[in-house]
Amino acid sequence: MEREVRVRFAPSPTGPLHIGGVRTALYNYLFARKMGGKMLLRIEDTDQNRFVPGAEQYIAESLKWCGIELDESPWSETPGPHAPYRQSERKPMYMEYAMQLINSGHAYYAFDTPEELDAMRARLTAAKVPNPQYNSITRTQMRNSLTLPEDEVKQLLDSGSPYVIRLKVPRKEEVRFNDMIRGWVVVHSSSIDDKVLMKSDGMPTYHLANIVDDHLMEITHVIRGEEWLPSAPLHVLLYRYFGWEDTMPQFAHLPLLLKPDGTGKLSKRDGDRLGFPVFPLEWHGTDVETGQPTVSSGYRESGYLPDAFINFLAFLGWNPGSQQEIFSMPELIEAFSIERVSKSPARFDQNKVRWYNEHYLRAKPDTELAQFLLAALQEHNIACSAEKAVQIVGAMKERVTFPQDFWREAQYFFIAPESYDEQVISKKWNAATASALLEFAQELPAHSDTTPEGIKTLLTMVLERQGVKIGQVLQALRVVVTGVAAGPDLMAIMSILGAQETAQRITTAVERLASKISA
RNA sequence: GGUCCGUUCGUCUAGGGGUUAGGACAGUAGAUUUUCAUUCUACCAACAGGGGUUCGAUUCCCCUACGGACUACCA
Repeated sequence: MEREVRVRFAPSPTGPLHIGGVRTALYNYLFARKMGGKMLLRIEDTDQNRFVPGAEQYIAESLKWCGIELDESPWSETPGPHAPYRQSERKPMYMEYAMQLINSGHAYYAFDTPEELDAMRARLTAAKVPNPQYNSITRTQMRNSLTLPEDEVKQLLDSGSPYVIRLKVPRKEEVRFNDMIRGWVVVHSSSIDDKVLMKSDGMPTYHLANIVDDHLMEITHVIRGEEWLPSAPLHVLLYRYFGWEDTMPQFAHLPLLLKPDGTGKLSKRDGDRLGFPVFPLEWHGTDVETGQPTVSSGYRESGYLPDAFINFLAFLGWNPGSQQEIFSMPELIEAFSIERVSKSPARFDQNKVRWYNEHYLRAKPDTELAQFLLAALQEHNIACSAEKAVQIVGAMKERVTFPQDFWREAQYFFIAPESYDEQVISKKWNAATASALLEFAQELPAHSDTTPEGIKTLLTMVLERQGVKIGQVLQALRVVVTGVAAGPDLMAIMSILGAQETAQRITTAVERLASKISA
């Protein structure tokens, strides 16, 4: 019988989730939904030293913002069939499994102190050993249950001496697995070291906990970052020694996300260095060295729409094979397949995310966009009707990238200009223009038709009477009304502003600019 | 150093033994627009190098170069 597809996203709560992690979660989610399976989240918090308060909530909030839904997680209202979903809460069960390996001869106790380990590595390095590690050769010279007499081991254990449990990796054996993205990967066991399975603090390492939990949680596909590829053979060995090979999940190692500049994988530090977010949400942390509070910017706070962010992220390392660029989440699910994930790493493209954002912003109905403007206006204590806000965003939407641009670039709809674009004034302001515009302003309030067309009719009429061409005064009129040289259709602006306000602004400006008239 | 992974326009990528090597973003130019933008059109621009295999290789194989990941009682 076909097993139900079950995938997991397994972050550790050591800080904010960065976009690479979000992409991993996204691909897991798309795959699960596409296959009609389940998506679960497990918190990998086996390293108590690296625990960061707030990180777990951050992960939850990030995924929620992205629209990545979880079928099973530590935050579900109902516990879920494999609860708990935090490894720290599963602690008691790991030792049992480690013992299973000890009993079957695939693992052993090691009593070496950190100093002894360092000394061993130093010795091997000095001897120019190509690959210094705790392995089938070196373990014969270390203090472990393989070299020590049985009664001494027992005595050490009984006396509570600190110890770890290590995997006994075979000396020469080929370990292979078929990666869904990379095909067959073959590694010789001699290059794998005797990894620690249980730490001296009684917690399992990632390697043990990961395999035990994936097995218990009936995970069918492990989709994770490429940084895990080197340890995948070790995991295969673990499945084998536990006798779980027949239900071992299929692996898919995702290509890395690279820094936009230079080389290397994108790291948490790159964000502020490059002036664009690497985190989905803003993060308030502390600098590890100075202890000072730090703020890292997030896509959400920067004005990115979740749909745009997700669409962009999905295309970083995957493509549908068609020429379609715009995909909603349901469309992504429909089109997604692991086979179409590329092998090579992808670099960030800030222009592309912006483009996606502009696209998604323009696709939104004006009534929805108006909410962004209305919210900003409320912050500034400016009253505005919903209808007016809809009109304004309708006029502005073709020229903004972020929702906050509406307020930033449309302030003149609410606040009369205090200054006027210098360049336009010095070029276009003259006596003829001033008198024509003044006449226009005088007649405007009595003009009945204040639609953009109606206003244009009046303006044309006045200008004809004055013998001035429209092209000569329009830029000046725009600056006089808005203060700036760029913006949407001027007739629409004046229409939204209303006849009174427009006329007022023109008269004020004519007075203020009297001295600027060039002869 | 060792092990593993990768390499098509500036970027994200399609393609695949015979193609004018396609698209998108960015860039440039033009058209539209009373401004800026939008929109439209055009242009620019790539198979890392060397060997094989083959009638033919960007595509398959090998080597080199370059890049990256991993190499902890971190995940």
